[in-house]
Amino acid sequence: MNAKQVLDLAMTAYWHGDPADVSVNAICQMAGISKPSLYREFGSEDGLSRAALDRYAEQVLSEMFVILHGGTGLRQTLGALIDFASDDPRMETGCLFYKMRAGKHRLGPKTRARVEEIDAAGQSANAAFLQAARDAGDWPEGLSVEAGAKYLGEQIALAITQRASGEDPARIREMLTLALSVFTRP
Amino acid sequence: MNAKQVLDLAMTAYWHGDPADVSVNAICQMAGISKPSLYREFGSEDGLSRAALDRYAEQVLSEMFVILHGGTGLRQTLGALIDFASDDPRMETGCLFYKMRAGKHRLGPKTRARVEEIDAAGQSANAAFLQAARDAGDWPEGLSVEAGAKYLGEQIALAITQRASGEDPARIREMLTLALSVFTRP
DNA sequence: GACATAAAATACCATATGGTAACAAAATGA
DNA sequence: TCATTTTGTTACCATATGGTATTTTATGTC
Repeated sequence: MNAKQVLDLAMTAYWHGDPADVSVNAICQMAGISKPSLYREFGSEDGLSRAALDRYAEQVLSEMFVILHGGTGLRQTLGALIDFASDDPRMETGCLFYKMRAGKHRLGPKTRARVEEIDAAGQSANAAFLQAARDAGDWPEGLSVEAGAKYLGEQIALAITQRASGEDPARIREMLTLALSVFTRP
Repeated sequence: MNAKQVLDLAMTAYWHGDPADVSVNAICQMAGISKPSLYREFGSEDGLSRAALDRYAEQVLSEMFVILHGGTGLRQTLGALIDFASDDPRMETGCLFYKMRAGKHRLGPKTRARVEEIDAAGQSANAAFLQAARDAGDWPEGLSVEAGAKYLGEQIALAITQRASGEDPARIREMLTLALSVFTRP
């Protein structure tokens, strides 16, 4: 089993379960490699989890950025985000990034730094998206773009986190649609 | 230090930090008692955390139920909930119940059962409150009471969880107000 | 004071964690 | 072919966890 396979396995393990509950030992066992092998490849648990997060970001998180940068208008982009969060099968077990962010204090310094970077990037992407909508005149009164960006991000995080806890996707969609309806008020 | 003092200390420790990161050893050390003493009083870690949650429920969570059962109308009750979640100093370090619910899988069976009981009770209280508003004619079209109840609960949980992560209360209030504005649409 | 009894503390157990030193095997260079 | 470097494994370390058997300390009773 080569390094990338191990990384994929670790990413999936962190992603499917709770990152804090997946030990280095367990990953070695699953991968069928020894601990020193893993440590020579990734340096530390922090290094491994950071690498797993990086891989996750470029492999699945990127899709969310694509949606946001699509530039297909407020309603359409919000709809795509709702679809992704509520029904994309990849989000069935939640999102590794949100899981790590929720348990930030348990992460090593490198992984935590990456989480914060991604968080900031997500917020910027949200803000850019909403700013474009505002520039197009499609915006409710009395709401700052920054607050809206954070709100949008948190609502999506909430929806995906609920997916991980087995909530009914239809119900999640209903709630997320309700939450995001504030952007498209008549 | 008597049993109730120990329980208060444990509750506060669980509440202030992350329940999963507070060990039995740490509680004994803080309380200045020995481990067997604690085990004689509470049986197990599960027993202790359940007792702490019970105490928390009757001591602070009850306040939320009081607000919900106030019967002071939709807007006013929502305002009180927003005040409580955004600005009550007791919620500055988050809510023990929400913290435990977020890490449900780490809890012992008794504590987990209590968490689920409280969760169900909260949802019922939300539903009863919203049903009353609906009966009073104050209700947006096309939204079921059940979905609204769950939505309301999740939004408050989100707001209080953000308090725990040090978010600016004014920003939290802004977002929670935005989220709950769906109930009072013109 | 002597003795039985309840309470508390010390010291321990099994287990799991992240991490590493010592060592064997295989590939790689000359 | 031999030396060297890389790769991997076994076996271990220090630490922390939840939980307990055993011993000490206090307490009440005769």
